[in-house]
Amino acid sequence: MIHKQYHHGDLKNALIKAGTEILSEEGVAGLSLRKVAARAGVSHSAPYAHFSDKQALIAAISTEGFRQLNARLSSISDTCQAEPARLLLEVAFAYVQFALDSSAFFKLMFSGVLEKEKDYPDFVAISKASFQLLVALVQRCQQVGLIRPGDPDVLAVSIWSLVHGFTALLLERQISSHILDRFTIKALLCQTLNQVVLTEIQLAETD
Amino acid sequence: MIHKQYHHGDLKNALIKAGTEILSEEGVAGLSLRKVAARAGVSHSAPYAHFSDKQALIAAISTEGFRQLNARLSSISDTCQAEPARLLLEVAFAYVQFALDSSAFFKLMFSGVLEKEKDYPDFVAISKASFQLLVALVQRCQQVGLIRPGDPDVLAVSIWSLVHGFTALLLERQISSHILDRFTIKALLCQTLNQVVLTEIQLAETD
DNA sequence: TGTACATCAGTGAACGCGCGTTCACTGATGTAC
DNA sequence: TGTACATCAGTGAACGCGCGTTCACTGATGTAC
Repeated sequence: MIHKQYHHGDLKNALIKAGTEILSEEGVAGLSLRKVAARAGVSHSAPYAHFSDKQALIAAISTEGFRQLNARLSSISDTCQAEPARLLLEVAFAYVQFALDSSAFFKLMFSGVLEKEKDYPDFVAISKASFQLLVALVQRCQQVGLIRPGDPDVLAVSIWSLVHGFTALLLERQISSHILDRFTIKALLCQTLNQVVLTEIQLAETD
Repeated sequence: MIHKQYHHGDLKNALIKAGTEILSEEGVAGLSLRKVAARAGVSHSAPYAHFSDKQALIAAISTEGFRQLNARLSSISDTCQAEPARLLLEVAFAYVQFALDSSAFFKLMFSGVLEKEKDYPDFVAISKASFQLLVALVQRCQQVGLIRPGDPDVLAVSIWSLVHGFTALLLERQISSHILDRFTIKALLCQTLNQVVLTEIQLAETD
């Protein structure tokens, strides 16, 4: 497959990959169909064989973003054998880290660029899966008395709000440097999580 | 001032006003210098007499957004004589309401559309003022034992994160309708705030 | 195995569009004398 | 009060740009016989 072929073979995935690269290099504003096609080494009208329009490609890229986020979060859920308190902190921190090092992805996923989400079932499914991952974590925390009893869905919304808001404010540089100078991001996140938790989460020495 | 004049008189403010109107009707994506100029009844190059470029106009519109947000929040702080618990809920709810009924404003202010915020001192000042408003509220809550002791700046970050995250998720329709069907937004917000508070906030019957 | 043909996944020219910005200009205003 | 003139805040033509999308096309592939 070294020489150029007329038929690409897996252009659809190649376009998604090219799109995520452009996204991370130039941000949402730089993401155009024509650039994506060029990056995939294909004419600017080729994408229309695989995506009905630009929104459809954006939906696919957003979906890929959720896939990556979910992968990070569940790899921590799986490998981290620690007690739920630690797990909660680590999962939340992974969320923040994802937003920081894939910020264009994060903005694409959570800034309403995708207009009719309902039209893209893969997107809906994977973003629901993210939430379910959190609900499971909340339940585990409730079992050990870390989080107060109550509807896990509602509690998951609260915790997600907390972590998502912290992340969004951080990303938009709304948290004043006066505060960021005094604490590491992980320490701030830990203090923030301690607001909602029944027994205090301690930072590890390595944090 | 009925007939058209060559010199507008207050074009700068007229442009900001036209900009906020276009923003609310067509969203961030529809906000172009040319449309703003047309709406203000002026040629498309006239804005350059008042703003060095598009970013400068966006900065002015964002600043106006913060002005409106601050006005709403502080009018509640001022008129609401209730106890701090109630005040906290009402201020948070006003934040959510602002985001819902001025969603384009909210997105403009908090979605990184403005690129070099540091270049716009008015913008920096007013967004700091927003935060100070919240810090003062936190201190008042601490005085009556509603919020645990600790650095008010850090606690304000936590609470802002919580409310901002809830708002952002709501705005981006990330909170599943299954949950929204069962609770009003205010009830959900109240439950969320109760996570961070030492004595439970009650919804009023009228809520 | 060889051939005819339908199907699929590409190409590249063309469309019309709106955009930000610049520039030479001009009409209105205010000030100095 | 009248006039000359500098300054200011507009105008409108023009620039080049990249965009999403369409369309007639063509090269490659696979299948039926």
